[in-house]
Amino acid sequence: MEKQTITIYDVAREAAVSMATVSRVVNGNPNVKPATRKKVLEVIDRLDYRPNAVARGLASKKTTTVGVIIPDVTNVYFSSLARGIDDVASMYKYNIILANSDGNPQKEAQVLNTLLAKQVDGIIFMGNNLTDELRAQFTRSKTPIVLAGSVDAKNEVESVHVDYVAAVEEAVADLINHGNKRVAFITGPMSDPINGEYRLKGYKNVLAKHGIEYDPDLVFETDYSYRAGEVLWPALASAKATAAFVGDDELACGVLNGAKDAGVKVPAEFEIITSNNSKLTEIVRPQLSSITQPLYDIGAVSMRFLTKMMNKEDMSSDEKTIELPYGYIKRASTK
Amino acid sequence: MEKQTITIYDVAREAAVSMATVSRVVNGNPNVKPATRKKVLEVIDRLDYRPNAVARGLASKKTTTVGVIIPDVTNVYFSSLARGIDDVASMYKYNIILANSDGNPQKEAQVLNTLLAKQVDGIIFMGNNLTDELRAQFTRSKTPIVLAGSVDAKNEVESVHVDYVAAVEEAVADLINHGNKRVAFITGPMSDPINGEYRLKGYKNVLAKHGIEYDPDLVFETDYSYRAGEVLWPALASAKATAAFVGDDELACGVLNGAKDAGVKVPAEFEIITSNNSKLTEIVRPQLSSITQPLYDIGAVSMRFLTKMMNKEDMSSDEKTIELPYGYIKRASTK
DNA sequence: TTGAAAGCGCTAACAA
DNA sequence: TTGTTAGCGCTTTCAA
Repeated sequence: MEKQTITIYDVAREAAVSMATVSRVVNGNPNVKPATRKKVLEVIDRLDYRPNAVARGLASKKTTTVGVIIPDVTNVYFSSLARGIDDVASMYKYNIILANSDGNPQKEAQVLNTLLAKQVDGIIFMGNNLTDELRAQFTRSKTPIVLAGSVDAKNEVESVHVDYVAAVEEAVADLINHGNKRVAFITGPMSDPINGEYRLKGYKNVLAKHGIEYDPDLVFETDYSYRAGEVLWPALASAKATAAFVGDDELACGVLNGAKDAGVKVPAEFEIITSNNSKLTEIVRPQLSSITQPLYDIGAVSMRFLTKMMNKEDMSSDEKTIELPYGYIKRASTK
Repeated sequence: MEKQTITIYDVAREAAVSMATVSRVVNGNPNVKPATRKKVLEVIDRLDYRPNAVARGLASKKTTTVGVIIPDVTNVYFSSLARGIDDVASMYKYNIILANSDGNPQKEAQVLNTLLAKQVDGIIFMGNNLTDELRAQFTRSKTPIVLAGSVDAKNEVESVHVDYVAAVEEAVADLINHGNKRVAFITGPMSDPINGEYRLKGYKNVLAKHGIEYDPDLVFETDYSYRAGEVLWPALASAKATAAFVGDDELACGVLNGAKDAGVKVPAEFEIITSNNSKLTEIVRPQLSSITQPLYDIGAVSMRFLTKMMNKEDMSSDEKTIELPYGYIKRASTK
């Protein structure tokens, strides 16, 4: 395959300089006489020369590409993060190799391997559950890694996300202040520490603070899907829930529509607060009140964080985990 | 950065063979005595050797990575395609470098350049409008390229998508058969040939077939956003439209909610058909009738197509453009 | 079946 | 300021 024909050597010959000099002007090395630089640039332009990044990568041991492991691009939560990542990546002249893992530990491990084989300069990992094995692989490899919008329960790997505990506390407190004594807690798999650890803790915290006893019957562990929420109403009704905190927007839309279809008035008879403030929250009626997370920024900050690690910048002032501020937006699904 | 420490040379020494032999077993070359292979494999395992893909790429002139240019990962239409692409890519041992372009010709050209510099084996392009300049760059480069869910108005670049003309014809015919004489045509930028050329043609075709005169006042060119649709109702009302074909789901949700908020009964007083059958169509009420496009498959087929081109497989039986079947699903937004 | 050796296109000392 | 010269880690003839 005769893809790349002209090399740095051709340019050197044409410009009557050494390849070292060509390399210098290509890399913006100041130690080149302006006249020489001009001449070389002219030849580069004429020959339409384009440096071979693979050769460069081999010689310099830097590929200017980072690996991004994502459960599913199709999920807005993650694609928002990914967009933030890509934007600051290209700002710093990096490209991203994106790989879907479906949150499957086996795929994650396998993908990590090929990413390392491709000599990526760094890795951003998104995933619901960081297994011990993967964490071990991460620490073993010398490649810098940052978790975006994901947490490491053992807090060994750097990560950026919001304070899930506090966010849930605020949301549920709001619900309780509206007079709800029985607030349901609806999330995806508890194996994800964001749910099983942080959010649940926040939920229990507020309950305790308001002297309400924790009732496991009000905790609903499902998967992150519209359908799962839609069929939940009967269970919610029999648990006598009058409000719900929901950990995912699609799920929340399902809960909302399921309730509405059953003739329940939202928010008069049932209040809902969701978690990601995606477009969905504004498209359904009533629009959903939601915790807001700066997803794009989480991705962006993760990537920025990674560049620091890759450049071995001074990071003494940085914490291992960066917490970005969450917010709350009241819409029509709460009183 | 001491990322990769052990090389093929270390393995060779440890196994007391030449690096050529190690290379052979790594690459599954059959010309290796089973005993030798076993010995080498054992050393590879013990040393935890992982072939350096960059060096391999330089020597073999193959990187097993393909570039994917996408307007915005955050958009479900494109992320669905991307998911299909990545799945079959990994099936064929390729990785994808994903780059967002925002459909901006300048970014597209720039991204294409860095992709080529990185020696990708192929490129998949998604974009609303293939400029002449970009098409020229595509044809000039020797790298195989296919357009996914996008079209080349001049039909010079290979692509896979559905038959937009026929899809719109079917949708609008349905609306007309319900007695609608004034069907609005609402899409994104007409600069996208999918809208300005194919869909519009389909729209005009059915109108003509049913003896209805084409009225430019019924054509609404907006951008692909919920908000754009939401504010459209007054204009639709004054154009006396009683139904609408919409080219994008978010846009359609906006139109729907805008109409509902104005007290219009859907579908009794106004019918809507949208185009992408994304989750949104099932989340809004009434649920939206929609043309269905096999987005995931379009991505998957594009990638498969690309692998054929990259392997220089015999493609004499393949057309330059592959059309996948579209469908139609009736929901509650039409009579 | 195996090995020797010449690159792949570039960076990075080191000299000059 | 510029050039020479080793590599970077692997694939791939060509011989043996």
